[in-house]
Amino acid sequence: MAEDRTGDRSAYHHGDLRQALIDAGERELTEKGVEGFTLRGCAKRAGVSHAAPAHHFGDANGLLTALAALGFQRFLSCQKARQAEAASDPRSQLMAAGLGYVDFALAYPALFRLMFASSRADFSVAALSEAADAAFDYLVRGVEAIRGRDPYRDPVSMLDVMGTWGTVHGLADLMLSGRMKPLLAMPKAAREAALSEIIGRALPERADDR
Amino acid sequence: MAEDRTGDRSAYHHGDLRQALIDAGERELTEKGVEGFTLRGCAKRAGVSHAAPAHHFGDANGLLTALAALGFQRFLSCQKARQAEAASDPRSQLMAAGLGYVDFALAYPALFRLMFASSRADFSVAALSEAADAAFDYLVRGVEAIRGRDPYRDPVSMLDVMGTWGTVHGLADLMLSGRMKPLLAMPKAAREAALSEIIGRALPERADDR
DNA sequence: TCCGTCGTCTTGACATTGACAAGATGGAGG
DNA sequence: CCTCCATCTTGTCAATGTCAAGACGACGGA
Repeated sequence: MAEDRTGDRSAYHHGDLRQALIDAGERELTEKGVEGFTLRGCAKRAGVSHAAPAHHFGDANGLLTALAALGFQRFLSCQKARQAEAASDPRSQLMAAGLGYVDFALAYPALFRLMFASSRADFSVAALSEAADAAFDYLVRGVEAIRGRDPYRDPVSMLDVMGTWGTVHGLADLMLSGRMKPLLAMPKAAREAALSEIIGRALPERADDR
Repeated sequence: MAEDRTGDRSAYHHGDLRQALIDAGERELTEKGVEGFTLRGCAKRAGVSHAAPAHHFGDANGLLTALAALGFQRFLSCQKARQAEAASDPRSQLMAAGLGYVDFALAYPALFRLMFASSRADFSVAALSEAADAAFDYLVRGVEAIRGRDPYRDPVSMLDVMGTWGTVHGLADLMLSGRMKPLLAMPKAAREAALSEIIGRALPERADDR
């Protein structure tokens, strides 16, 4: 193992080809989308031979799986970034997470598609399943903070999780597809207000007072 | 033009290769998904040479575009099938359409992905854009029936359209992905009740009484 | 009835891609 | 200094999408 060294090691023994391929892979993904993604394109971007990626990721889906795992981490960051600017009450926090969810989808559409609508990322790989589970858990805890009950133990609260997730995910997915033109055409402030209004209907209220 | 004739015309001049390729394409799509779809595979299923499809659909995306258009028609059929079994009041009808939306996604997952999460279907083709617009229109009219206002002219009602669509779409998409395990694990009746509960929160109420 | 036209379908070819095998390179540890 | 072996390269093959050229045969006109 060559440890992490950033300098270009010229020619053989790149130094940190794994990370370089992930960076190249994300550019490839951003520019060509999941469906236009090629392993050889990534290798070219990283300046290595076409077969080099195999030694680090096995096959093309292996690299995509690593990218999806990275995506889930960034996904959570987007949610937390919104929450940092929001009021601290549980409901405002969950609402902010929802807006962050949409932020992520619009900022990284190809990554979003890879994570939620592709069969190429392999969720049986621990790094990915754990990242995805962490994102789900974060939502569950957000609902728990409002409901006061652990959704894993309280089926009614788990339905709130499903409802919140479904609503936010659907809005994000359709906006990313260019559908939802009325929403996309709005200026930012109005769009956020509209999203908040819609998401708010899906969020649970305080305790059991629904 | 050979008109429509169903008998096998043996060898050259298939008779209705276009339709045969659409049927073959749907099988290919069902078995391999959008990402595993190959034009040559479709040709083989239809019993013609690998280049035959080009004369009817141009390229691979052309066939996928035709399949997506067909998908949107079936999509509407699924919604109407549910509505035929539901109460006739506008709210029950829109709710039923939502359940039909989910039915479609679960029954034809590859088609759903092609229609909503792929860049391979070309929405600039009239046959597809019209089919997609018809499906959107159907939703708009469903909301209109509840609100009493034309969402195309009333922005507030259009937000109801977005909310309803987003919620139903998100639930369908996530269930199709195998996420939403708590929902998927439920027996059918309970699942439908849960879906109805969630969708109900997104649907508009009678007139302006929100 | 015969023949030419044109849409339909086939064969053949080529570039691209994913994947595999075998070999070259050079850092690390003995 | 020398060997090991992970890393990376080159070479190759099958599969695929697409294009070009030609074979086929239904149709309409003479």
